[in-house]
Amino acid sequence: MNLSSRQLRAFVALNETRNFTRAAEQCHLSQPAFSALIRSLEDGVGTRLFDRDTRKVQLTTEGGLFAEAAERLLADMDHILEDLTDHVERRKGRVAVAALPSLAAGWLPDVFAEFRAMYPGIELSLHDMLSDQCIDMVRAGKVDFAFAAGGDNNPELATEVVCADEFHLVCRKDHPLARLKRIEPRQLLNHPFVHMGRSSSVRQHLEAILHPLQMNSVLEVEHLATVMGMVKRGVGISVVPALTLFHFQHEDVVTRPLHVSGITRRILLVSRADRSLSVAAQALYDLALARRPDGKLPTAKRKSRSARLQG
Amino acid sequence: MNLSSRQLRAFVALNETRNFTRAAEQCHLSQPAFSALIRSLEDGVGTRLFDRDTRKVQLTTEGGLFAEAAERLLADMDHILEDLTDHVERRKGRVAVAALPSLAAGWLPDVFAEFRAMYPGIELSLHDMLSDQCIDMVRAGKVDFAFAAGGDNNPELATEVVCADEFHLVCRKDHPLARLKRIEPRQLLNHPFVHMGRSSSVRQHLEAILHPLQMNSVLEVEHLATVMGMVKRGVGISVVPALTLFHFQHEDVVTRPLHVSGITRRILLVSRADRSLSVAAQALYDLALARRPDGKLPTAKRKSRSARLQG
DNA sequence: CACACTTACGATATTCGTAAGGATT
DNA sequence: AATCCTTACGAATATCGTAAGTGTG
Repeated sequence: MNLSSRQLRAFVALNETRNFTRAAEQCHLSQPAFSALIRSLEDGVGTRLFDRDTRKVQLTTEGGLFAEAAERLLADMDHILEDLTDHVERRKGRVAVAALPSLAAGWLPDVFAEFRAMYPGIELSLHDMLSDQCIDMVRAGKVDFAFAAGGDNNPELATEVVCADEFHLVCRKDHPLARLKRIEPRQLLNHPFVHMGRSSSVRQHLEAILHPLQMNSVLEVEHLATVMGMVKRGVGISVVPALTLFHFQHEDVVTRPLHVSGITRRILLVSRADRSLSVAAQALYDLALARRPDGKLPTAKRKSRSARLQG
Repeated sequence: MNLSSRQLRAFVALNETRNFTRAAEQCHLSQPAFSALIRSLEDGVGTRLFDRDTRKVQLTTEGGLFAEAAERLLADMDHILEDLTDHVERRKGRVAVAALPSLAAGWLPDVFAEFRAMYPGIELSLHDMLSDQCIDMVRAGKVDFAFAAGGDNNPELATEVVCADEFHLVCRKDHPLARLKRIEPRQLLNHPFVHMGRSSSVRQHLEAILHPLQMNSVLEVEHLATVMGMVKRGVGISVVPALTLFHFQHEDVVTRPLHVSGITRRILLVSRADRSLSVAAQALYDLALARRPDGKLPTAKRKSRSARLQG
């Protein structure tokens, strides 16, 4: 048989009021329609649940059995629906993301802060790690999506370009290159250079630009903060993406756009192609896109997660 | 919102099979109708519960939340409906009745035995007590109905005549009255007489017959078995209703119909007028009527419980 | 005769199955 | 080409509210 929550609600209302007219109002139904609803329930279970005449409405023996159970059932149902609605309306939930360390430290805090203010009930989890690890987290389902610098050539993954992160020279303000407004890669030759480790996405993108050139490498470090320390002290110069420039805000250090034709580090939102994002994750995803850094053109997309969700 | 058990069943079926076509069969629906049912559920809760394309069907994050709850809810619902159905189909239940001691010992055992054989899952409870106490038990709701010898003048109660219980003389076979086939009340005069206590319904009905006569009372006892003992030993004679004659089956004792115009002890089924009987109680009620002793005419009814239940 | 539940009935909504459509392998 | 979900659509069914009916105090 079919048992609907409307029937349960009608039953409970009638059991509380013991009056068809008032119970009908409570259910936003005309009294005859309510009467029919109770009758349909009784037909469904195969027995009268209420004894009724014009003067009195009361449970039958079988109605009494049903009453306890029905109230529990209805409370359960309401609880479940309420919990689900809380998720749908973003009062509850959990989003796990992975992000490149530079994004995690520089741009994401703004996004996360705004997100937390909008949806204080949603738990956030951030894994700051290198791009390849970020993508592995997505593929393994450990995170809902990732901010990475690649992954757009894997059919398992859906990607969307967040921004094009262009490269900048960083050096001391008294360095000869600091006088130039715009700088070309070959001008970096012979100046002592501080590199990031080869596993970092910054370094990997730099190779595409600087590989043909004979660099004067003096040091290779793991963290951008260390690069900053070295540059500030005049150990060397370096080249970093725009989104990491917040590390280099200091009076002794200047930054200059690097004039490179077409080669940029593209920041991507990477998620699994085979499953939709949770409501909470989608909200963070959309907010991140809405607050994308002003890194120029979004260029060509593969599968837009936002577009897909419209379907 | 409205949430039906059909939607829950569809959800669970789809989650188990992960295939619309097979889940639709399982729900006895065409596949498009099943699809619409899932969609109506998703519309109701306000979010997609399954990610699906032509190749794969799997839960969304929100669907996963719903799945655990839905299975519990459905199991609960099935359990409740099954329990109720067990009662409706008389596999479970409980009936409490009150009955006059004479009926409880003589006729009811047959009815109860047959009832237990038909409905072994239904618990029975029998209170053997005097007629007025039986009726009080009905009014107090302590029993479902009673077999009594009165109560047909109370508007709270619905009564139905089971049988007319006619009076018989009991005496030793060597008693002078034993030779007669039929006996009139005045012939009892002067023979030593063993009475039941004044609170018994047998005695109360006898008063109506014998009050004008000067009886030769030698003894007043509480129980019919004691009356039997006294009669068998020749202490006296007595007059008892037909339904109690099983007490007097002995080679030394004879029973003779008493010729009384119109005065009988009517045995009534007494129940509350304001509420229906439980399915189980109704079954016993109906069986009792079907197996009524052959005590002549059912005479005039007030409210027939059987008739009322048709409504 | 006033109150409260039921029945009657026409209008509106839902739900169904068949058939066609679209996407994926 | 085969599989599988969705859309389209006319038919059957269910549900609604208004209005009339019934029974009780």
